[in-house]
Amino acid sequence: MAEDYVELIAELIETRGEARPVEIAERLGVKPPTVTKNISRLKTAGLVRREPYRAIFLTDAGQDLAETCRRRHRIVVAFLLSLGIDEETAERDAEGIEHHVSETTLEAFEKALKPHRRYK
Amino acid sequence: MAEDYVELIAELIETRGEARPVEIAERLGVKPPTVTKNISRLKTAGLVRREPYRAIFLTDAGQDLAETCRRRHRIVVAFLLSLGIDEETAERDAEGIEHHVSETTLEAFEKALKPHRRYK
DNA sequence: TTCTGAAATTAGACATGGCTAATTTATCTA
DNA sequence: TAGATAAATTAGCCATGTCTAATTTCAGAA
Ligand SMILES: [Mn+2]
Ligand SMILES: [Mn+2]
Ligand SMILES: [Mn+2]
Ligand SMILES: [Mn+2]
Repeated sequence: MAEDYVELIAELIETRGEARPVEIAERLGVKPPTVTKNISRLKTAGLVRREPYRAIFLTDAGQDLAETCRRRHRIVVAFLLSLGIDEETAERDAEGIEHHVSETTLEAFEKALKPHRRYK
Repeated sequence: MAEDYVELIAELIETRGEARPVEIAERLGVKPPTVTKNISRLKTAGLVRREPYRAIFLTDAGQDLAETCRRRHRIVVAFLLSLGIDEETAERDAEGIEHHVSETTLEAFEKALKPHRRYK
């Protein structure tokens, strides 16, 4: 859970300027109260900083985790695309797969990808 | 959850002759009461047939699901191995990845695998 | 500057999947 | 065949993640 949240929060801050619960809820396909509860767990976990009714920020730890997750996400998607899988399926499958890929496997994906040079 | 259980039950029946909670618990790394509870859920779901204190059997639906899962598992592991990943990592990662791989992606894995002909 | 509508939170419920401690059952051995 | 022991179950707890309904807060329009 934490991984998808920090990943999305980082992306929202980058593209929207700020991360708001309502947006997070839409993107993750859950309801706002779920987001509120989960954000408060992320805060307890030291990944997020925020005051009630305000936008959400990542702590340094949160930013590190977000970076790690976004890299994994990028690599997994790129790898699936390189196998000829359509974008929608690649995105959907990657969203689950990314949480189960060890660094070893990730490196193997990167390596298999290198010849193509078609990712970020 | 159901997928890992039926997959394992099928395997135990095949290799051990029967599937027992104590064995399932060991293999899945959980405690026996957890297995009891989950098996009863599988029974409710119509995947498993059994009487208390006896071995566990798969219903037809359970066998179908097990077959589907075992195929996916096989393909994912074979695919990871074909990328040069070591067996232990391949097994571990596949155990998670298998639950997030669409049929489309699975077929892409199979296709990428074909030239090698190194899987069951 | 006040008010109103959207956003956010709180409260409380539910499902899933894990645990320990205590108890029951089945089986194997003496 | 009677116990002892290992397996299984029950009871009850906890954490996670989801929801709906009700309430509170904030910010922009009047
Ligand atoms: Mn994800
Ligand atoms: Mn992702
Ligand atoms: Mn699995
Ligand atoms: Mn498996």
